[in-house]
Amino acid sequence: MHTCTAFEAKDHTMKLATWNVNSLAVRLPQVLEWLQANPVEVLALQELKLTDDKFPFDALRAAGYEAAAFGQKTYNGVALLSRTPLADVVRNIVGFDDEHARVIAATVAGPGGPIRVLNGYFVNGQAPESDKFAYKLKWLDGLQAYVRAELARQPRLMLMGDFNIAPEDRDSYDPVGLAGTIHHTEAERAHFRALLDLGLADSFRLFEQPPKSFSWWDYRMLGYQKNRGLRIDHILVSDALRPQVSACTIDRVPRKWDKPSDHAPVIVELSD
DNA sequence: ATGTCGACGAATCGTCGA
Repeated sequence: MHTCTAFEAKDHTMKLATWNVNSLAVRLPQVLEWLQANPVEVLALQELKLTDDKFPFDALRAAGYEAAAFGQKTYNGVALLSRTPLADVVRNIVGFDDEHARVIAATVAGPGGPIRVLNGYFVNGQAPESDKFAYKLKWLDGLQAYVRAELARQPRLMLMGDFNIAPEDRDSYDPVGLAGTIHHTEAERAHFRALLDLGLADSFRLFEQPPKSFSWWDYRMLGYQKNRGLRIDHILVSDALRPQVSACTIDRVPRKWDKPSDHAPVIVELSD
């Protein structure tokens, strides 16, 4: 397909990231500042809380990113930003009728071939006994079927976003006290493992990580200052991509800024 | 359980969702 030169080889690493920004209208300046310091090729955003007519396409284009948005008023909303073209953009979970804007997918160029990127804002679920929790489990069923079908179509796949699931005890600041509560239930964790069983790996756990690594901290009760957090933002990579994953980190820097999102970005690096 | 946010509607705070 192409000749290989030393110059070209330099381009063969790629970073992608996911960040729940908790209102893009509020956080756009922080997104732009973060991208300037972290010029990732692809950024998946969640909780835009705005409609597509209010999406800041121009400001992002000026920063070097094209965008595909799937927003809604007040709640939810996801987008993919990319330095290179986004192809085959699909909104929502194909085969699952959802009133919420929670999933957007696109294909991007990557090292060694195109990559299908799925960006999800998973249902929160509030509490195990609530109607919202029942919706969460149905939504996860729908997502699982969708990811299975997508993997069959494009084995080089990444699923990232705010999963609203702490997959294991070590992903919670208080696994005993919070056992069985939202983000920690066995039903949610079984769904997470079912996604892995499709042929996906939690890229963060492919590497040695500091203990008590979290991606979300409650605004209340000095959650961040006390590191009372959860690791609920994830980047899953398919078996076909896994050999190319060279790093995965959580960037806590923007969580320390004024008026931060309650979530921190998670970054994955792919190499040749 | 909640000391924080953010959006919204019809207020200048209450409510919802996270």
